Amino acid sequence: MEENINTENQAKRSLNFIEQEIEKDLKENKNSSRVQTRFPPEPNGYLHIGHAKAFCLDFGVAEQYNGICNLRFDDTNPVKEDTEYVESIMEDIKWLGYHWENVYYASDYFEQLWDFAVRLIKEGKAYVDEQTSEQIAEQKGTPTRPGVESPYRNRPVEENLDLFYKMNSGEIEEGAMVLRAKIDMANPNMHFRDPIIYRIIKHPHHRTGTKWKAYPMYDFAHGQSDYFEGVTHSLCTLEFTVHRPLYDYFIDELKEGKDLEDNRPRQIEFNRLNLTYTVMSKRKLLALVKEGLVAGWDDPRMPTLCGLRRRGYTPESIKKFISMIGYTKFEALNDISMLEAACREDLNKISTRVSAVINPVKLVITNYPEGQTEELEAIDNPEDENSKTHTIEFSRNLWIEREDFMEDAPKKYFRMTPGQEVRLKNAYIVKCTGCKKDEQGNVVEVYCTYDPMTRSGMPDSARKVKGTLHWVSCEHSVPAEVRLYDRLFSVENPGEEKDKDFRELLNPDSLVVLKNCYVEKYLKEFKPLDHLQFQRIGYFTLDKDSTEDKLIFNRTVSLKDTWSKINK
RNA sequence: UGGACUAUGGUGUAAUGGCAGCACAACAGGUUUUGGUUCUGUUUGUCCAAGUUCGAAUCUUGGUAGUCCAACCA
Repeated sequence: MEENINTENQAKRSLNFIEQEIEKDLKENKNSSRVQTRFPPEPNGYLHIGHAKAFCLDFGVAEQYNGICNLRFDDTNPVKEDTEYVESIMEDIKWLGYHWENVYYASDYFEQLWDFAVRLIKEGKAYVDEQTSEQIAEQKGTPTRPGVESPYRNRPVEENLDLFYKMNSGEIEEGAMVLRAKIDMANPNMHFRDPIIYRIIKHPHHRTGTKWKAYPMYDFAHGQSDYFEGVTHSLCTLEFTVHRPLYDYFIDELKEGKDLEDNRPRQIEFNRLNLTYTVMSKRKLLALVKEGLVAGWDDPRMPTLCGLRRRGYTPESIKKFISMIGYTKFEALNDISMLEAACREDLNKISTRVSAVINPVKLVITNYPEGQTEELEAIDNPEDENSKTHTIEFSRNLWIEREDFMEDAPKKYFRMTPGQEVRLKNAYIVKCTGCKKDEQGNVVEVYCTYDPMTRSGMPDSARKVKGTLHWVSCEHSVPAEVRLYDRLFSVENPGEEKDKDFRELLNPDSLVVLKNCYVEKYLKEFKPLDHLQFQRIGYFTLDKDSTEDKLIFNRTVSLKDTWSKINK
């Protein structure tokens, strides 16, 4: 009995600190034991895997505690935002398999936020400041020195109201005035030193057009939006920890004691995702796209979700990775090999095994009749019990990997070398007899003889041979282009090199295009984003730019160390 | 003498006062018609110092180190 309980406990994943906090709140009947979260991206760029960490949590805990999760676009800065981003964000969330209860926009609340601001002005808790941003910054003080009060701080309420309306009517220039909350210029928390809550922006908004000229700042929009929607747990990354007192302050003001104290959203912070060799900053990713340093947001080297998708990463592998790294309050740097491992685990289960020769040399089977062709059977995926099979053509002239032949081979070399037997995958055992070289000494053809009794399935095929080679028939194969991707950045932690321009950290070899490749005909039947495993090379995905006569493959991830080991 | 937050193998994370475990990585071996997969094994850890306690990764105090905060960004 006791053992049963123990195994049950072990099988149950231990709760992360956020889930523990939520369960505590549920136990204390906070928010009537309701759980509601939100994923609040700003529509100013494409979602990357760091966002996936955030929304897997937002949608995940909502589902786990029978609550709901809304998608809310934090669109309070029209200069940077666009509907293109709104659409891509929704597409990427759906791709990961999550669904939102409602789609909201911070701009839905502009009216309510305005009224709240007006109320604060009337209560003497906000004022219009006409100083320049430099003056305001100067007065703010430093973390070690208290700030000083603005000369406009004690302006009469009527004047404040009049100017605030003018800020929104278009008659005041951008930058000429801001609305500030009157709190405490000496507070050790910088965010309490009379934070700016409204500024003038004349750039049209992607949803509200030119209706508004004064826009609320993040701190004056986010918490209130959570409160308006009935969010119970507002999960965000660690850098917002210092904002939390202000988040609570504005909600306190907004509530006016109308609600019970335990009926309010609560902000909980977790560590953001950092990946080795990867830049996650939206600003830098935007620069990569804008400056043409990558082909677009969905360039397969990008850490964006659409980039990973095009590269061949599956939603399952990304979710697996997110669950592997967990949520803590420690500023971690996650090794990209964990993401790759999660991806291999999934792709190994689902991808079709096919042959591709990416650095070809011709192999001639000298005792195989010229002009003869055989059809052989190849299993699609040995990891799948119910796997189908497909047909591959065999003939006298084959392409094999150049690396699979060596004239003077070391002892542990189990591939093709004169006098040694190897198996051709799904076909015959052959014995290498020699090679032909050009004047420079480069191998141009390799020769072997085959044993007709060793065809796969025949009795003699049970003979043990050390090496197995992949191959394609020259006559029956299809030319292809293969893109091998490496890390976009050459340093392990590009985020740490703060004094350097991130462009200098780019890896010039991050994309290698191999044009002289051959793949089996079967691959013509595949569609973009189908998952393939090239025998002994890695996992690949057919690119969206492929055409009927030009197949392009993106390497999703290498087989576990194989390719680099073989080519050492 | 600013404040807030954090510290467990190489990396990421469990253990919530009671045998420091898992994953990734690395290494060694078995199976294998992929040098893949799979299976087995090995190596490596509680930042430091005091205290409380029968017992401390966990609680207390003091150090040390790191992250964040001085945008009319979010």
